Amino acid sequence: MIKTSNYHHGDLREKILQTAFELLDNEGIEAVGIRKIARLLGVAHSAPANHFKNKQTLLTALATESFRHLVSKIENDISNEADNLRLAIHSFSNTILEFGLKYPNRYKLLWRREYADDQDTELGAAMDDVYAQLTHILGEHAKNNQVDVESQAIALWSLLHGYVLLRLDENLQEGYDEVTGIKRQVAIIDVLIDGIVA
Amino acid sequence: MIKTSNYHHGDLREKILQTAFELLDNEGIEAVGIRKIARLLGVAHSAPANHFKNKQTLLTALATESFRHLVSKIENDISNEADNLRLAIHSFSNTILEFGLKYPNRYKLLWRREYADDQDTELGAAMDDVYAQLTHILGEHAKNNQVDVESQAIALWSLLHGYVLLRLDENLQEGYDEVTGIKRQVAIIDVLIDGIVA
DNA sequence: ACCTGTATATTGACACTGTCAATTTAAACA
DNA sequence: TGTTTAAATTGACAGTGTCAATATACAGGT
Repeated sequence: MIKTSNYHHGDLREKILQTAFELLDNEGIEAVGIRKIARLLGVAHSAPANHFKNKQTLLTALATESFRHLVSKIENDISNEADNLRLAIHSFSNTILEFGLKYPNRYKLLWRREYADDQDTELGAAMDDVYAQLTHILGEHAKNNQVDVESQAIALWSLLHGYVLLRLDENLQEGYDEVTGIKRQVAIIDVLIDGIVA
Repeated sequence: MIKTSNYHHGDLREKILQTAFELLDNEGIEAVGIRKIARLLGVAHSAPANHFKNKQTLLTALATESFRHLVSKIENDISNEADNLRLAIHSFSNTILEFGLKYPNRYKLLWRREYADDQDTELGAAMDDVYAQLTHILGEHAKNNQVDVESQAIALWSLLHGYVLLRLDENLQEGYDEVTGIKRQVAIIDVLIDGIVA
């Protein structure tokens, strides 16, 4: 089908999201701009306004979709190791690390409240799903032990989040544990697990 | 002394930094703007250009000063607990946490390379000082044990960095360990220490 | 086929932003 | 006193997000 006019573009909303993701991945959060996207799509500077009320709405859509992507990855990867605590923690951690290192700017967008609308219920629900997975994993193990699972969950979450962001902001480089020879990103999780299963 | 004219303001550079810190602390990194600062100081929109080549230069100055502030806090606080590993780790951690929670936007600025100029040597040196303190603390202890101190250092650093950022971005709230009753931010460090001293 | 309502795209304006170039002013120095 | 130099001013340019008014095209009912 040949496009005869730009009016009623048809799938402009989808094209906007696609271009926005490309800008986000290739040039960073700040590079995602309404007018720039419109220009790239050969459409008037105000055309996107029909589909996204403002910039925040657009970024919220990007964040929500990214969260859902991440949650489904976690759910898939964990399914095989659900019965072994150590393996389950490593699986969860691996999924987060892989996602963060593969999509640096999506990962940053996920957790920076200044960009997305934190009142958005869909976004909030997708965020909660990540944390729910985490407490579920740890909860299975700690039923008998007299420990607060929340502290362990927050410790692991903080460790992963911090490591990913330090890597993404290039405050830290890829590396290997000098003694065991395993990847640093795995080694630091082992340090924490020793504290959990001890 | 009464100011007779705005030409050769005298301490404009200092005033700019001061106003920039106020904007940073009260309204966030994005709120720090050349023209806005000039307007607040009652000076022409291009006056700051004589003292800071561009916005990045200004933000780099803010980051460098903040780093030095943090480093000196760490050095002061650690001096009393240098001989006990557990206490030393808690002291270091406490300093980072306190700084981050007290100056959220300064903390964010410190680690986000997209704002400050990461080629700046003064900034780089101040950053390295933080990490040097950390490895020094852990290095004292691990001399005998067959472990890679770097992995422990990065684990602790990641944990602290992640926790602070989760708190600052309001992805996490202040809380207490349900079992021990101590502050969550202390409890998660204990989880990790159990893995280190085990 | 025709009118009408609605969704969508366009144009134009407004107030911002950072950065640059040309100019003016004041102080410092010889 | 005259000249150089540092520091502030003005003006312009290309961008940005957002809003209001307008134009276009499609869908549904008559």
